[in-house]
Amino acid sequence: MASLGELERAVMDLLWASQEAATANTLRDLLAQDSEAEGGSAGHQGKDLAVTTVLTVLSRLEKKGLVERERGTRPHRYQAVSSREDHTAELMHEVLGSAPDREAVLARFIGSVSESEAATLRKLLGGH
Amino acid sequence: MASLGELERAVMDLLWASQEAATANTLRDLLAQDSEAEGGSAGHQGKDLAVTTVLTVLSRLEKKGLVERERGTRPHRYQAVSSREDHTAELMHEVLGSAPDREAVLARFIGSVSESEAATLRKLLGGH
DNA sequence: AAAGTTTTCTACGAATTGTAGAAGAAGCAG
DNA sequence: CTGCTTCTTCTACAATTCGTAGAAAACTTT
Repeated sequence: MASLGELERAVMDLLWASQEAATANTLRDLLAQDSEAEGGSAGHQGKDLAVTTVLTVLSRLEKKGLVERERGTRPHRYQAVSSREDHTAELMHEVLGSAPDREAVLARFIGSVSESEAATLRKLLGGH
Repeated sequence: MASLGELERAVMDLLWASQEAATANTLRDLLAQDSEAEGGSAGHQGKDLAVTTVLTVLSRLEKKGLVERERGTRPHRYQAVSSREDHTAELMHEVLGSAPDREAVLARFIGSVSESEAATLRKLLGGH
C-alpha cells in the first residue's frame, strides 16, 4: 500500500503546499483552480470535482496514514501527517530498505547525483 | 506504472538472484521451492503455479521494461534488464525526482542512515 | 422543526495483478 | 509428412485500487 493515484497525489500536493489544515471544500476549490491554470491546449482537462469525491480521497489518504483530520471542528479539517520532504525521504528509505545489499545501492545512487547535490551531501555528512 | 505485485516481485527476485537467463519452467520450479520452504505454520501457502501464469507475469515484466527475453532459443529465456541494485537506485531517483526541494529531502534521508552507511557515503563522495 | 451543510455509505467503471484454460505454433518421433 | 509433445500467445475472470459521485444520515443554524 505505497503509491498514490493521480488525484490522491494532487490532494497531497495541496496539503503539503499549505502548511495549514484545510477543509474538503477548500481543497475542491483549489483543485479546480489548479486544473484550470494547467497548461495550454491539450493538457488533461480541468475538473470540477464533487465534494464527496474529495472526501473519499481524503478518507483513503487518512487510512493510508498520510493525512490526519480534526474531527472536532465541524467542517473537518485535514492536514498532512508529515512534510513532503519527510515523506519522500521515508519513501526512499522504504525503497532502499527492501534491498539486501544496501551499500551497493547507495553507491549506484550516489553515482548519479548532480555535483551540487553531492556537495550538499558532503556537507551534511560532516567531516569524517 | 511503477510498482510490482507480489508475484512479479518474486519473479524479479529470482532473476536478480541468478545472474543467468532462465526459462519460465525453471522459474515456476524455483517459485514452488521458495514457497515450500517459506516459514512455519501460517505463512502464506505454498503455490504450485501453472507455467502460463509465470509466462503472463514475465510478459508483463517485459512490457514494464524490467525483463528481457531471448526469443531465438526455443524455450525462451528471460533475464533482468538491470541488476537489483541498479534498479533500486533508479527507483530512489524516481522517488526523489518528483520532489521540488531535492536537497531538503536528501537532508532528511541522510539524517536517518546508519553510521556505517554514512561512512560509506563519505567515501563514495570522495574528497573535496 | 425546516433548511442548509457536512459526513458517511454504497456503488460503479477503469486499470492492475494473480491466476490459468484454450488454442495456435514449433520442434521431434516415426 | 504426420502426429505427439512442448512452448507461446490469446483470452478471461476475480480481487484490489483509484477516480468519481449519488443517496442517505448526521449535525448546524435559524
